[in-house]
Amino acid sequence: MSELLTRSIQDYLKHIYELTEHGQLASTNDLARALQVKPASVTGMIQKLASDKPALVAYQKHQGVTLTATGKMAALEVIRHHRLLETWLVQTLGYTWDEVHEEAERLEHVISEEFEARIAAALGNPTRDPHGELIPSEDLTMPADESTPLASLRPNQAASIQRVDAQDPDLLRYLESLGLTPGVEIEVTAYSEFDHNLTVKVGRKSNVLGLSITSKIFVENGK
Amino acid sequence: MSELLTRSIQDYLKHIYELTEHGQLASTNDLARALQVKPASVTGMIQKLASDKPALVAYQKHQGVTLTATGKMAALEVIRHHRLLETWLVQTLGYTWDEVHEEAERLEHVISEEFEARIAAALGNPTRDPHGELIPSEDLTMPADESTPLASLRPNQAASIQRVDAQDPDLLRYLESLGLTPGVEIEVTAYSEFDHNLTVKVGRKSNVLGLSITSKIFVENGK
DNA sequence: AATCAAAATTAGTCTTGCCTAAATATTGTA
DNA sequence: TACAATATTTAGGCAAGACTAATTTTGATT
Repeated sequence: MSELLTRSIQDYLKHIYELTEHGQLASTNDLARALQVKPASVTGMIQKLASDKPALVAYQKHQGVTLTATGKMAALEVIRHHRLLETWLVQTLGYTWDEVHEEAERLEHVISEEFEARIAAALGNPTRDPHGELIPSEDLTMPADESTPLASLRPNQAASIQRVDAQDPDLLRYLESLGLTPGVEIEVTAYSEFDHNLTVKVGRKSNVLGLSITSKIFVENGK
Repeated sequence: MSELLTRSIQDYLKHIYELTEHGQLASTNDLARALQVKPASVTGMIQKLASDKPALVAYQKHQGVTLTATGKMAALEVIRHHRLLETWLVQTLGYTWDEVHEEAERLEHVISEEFEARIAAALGNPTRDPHGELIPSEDLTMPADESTPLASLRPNQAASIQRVDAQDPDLLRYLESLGLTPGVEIEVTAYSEFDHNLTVKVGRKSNVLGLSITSKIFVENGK
């Protein structure tokens, strides 16, 4: 019984990982929103995962959940699958970064370890996916992320884009049209303290970006 | 409701297609064996598929089932996925023909039409998979198969192997070790009418093959 | 401390797809 | 033509994972 991670369980673990990545507890409501499911369903599943042996999540009523070590490994496995698949869809089948999420979402649950190993090798064991997200290593360790949100930069600070934390195809296409993709060098030239808009220079063009965008772009090596 | 073909339904349709490919009716028992499920479960599913609107199977109690036009399209779609996937696993990820079945079996249910189109294009729209099985065309037509079982050949008849109707990895590796793979030219040099063994020459080697093997190898262009 | 809204949980249902056991139908053979 | 063997169907259940409605807990505010 302890060895069967259903698709549904894998999805729960993946989203709990993402919601607790920085030490928080994941709330029932947040999980319900992420999983597109009603809160009551989340409570039910959470309780099952907590009472599994070995437990996959640690849970106290009304307090939220986190992953156990076992649950975290399982989550990282799914995330590794997802990010390798995205990378591979882009590199070998010509998908664009706005098209890969949904496909990877379905494939991530069904590929074998053999398949994972083969695409990882074929891609040269990449460490980031097409959005710049870090790919958990083969031993299921998540590499450290040094980046900060673009939103935290202020005028005269320069940086390079590391990753874009978004899946919405429309948003991704918009960002691409502005040249805001991983690896690109940018510089902040203005900040509006009322709406938190940033003016960001990419190459010779500048754009004013709202917080809902600047909080999803992560940069590094600012100066 | 009529648009949701679950994994389980796809498997039923695929196996019904295979069991009825040459005009037969598929029996409850045969289906149960193919699907690794109890006969009672087959009856239940069959009845549901027959009463769907539009019906996916045609069914009369105690008589067995066949596919309706709708069911046949759905089955061919799954089979096209499977065979394209097998081809692509072999050609781009270095899988061998004995390793692909299981992986394709899981992937076939989750890939998008977009994905199907991309791998078909990347492979140059192949018409046969690594076992030589015909791949349904994009418009869901199964090409005509002209081949006959190797078992039907007699001494002094030569032919070329078109396809091998087997998934068992051990058997596939064995056949490969004998050089009995699609495209290979063979010649029958002896027949034993009691056990139906055939002696088959491949290149400069000969092997005696039993009916359980010769009935799974299909050849063409005998003379 | 009392109140109240938001968040979470419980209780009870539903659907899908499988199972076993028991009943019934069909078939082949004597 | 009848009976045994085989096939099929019915009946009743179970597990997963979702839902709705009702209830409880929490915690923020007075």
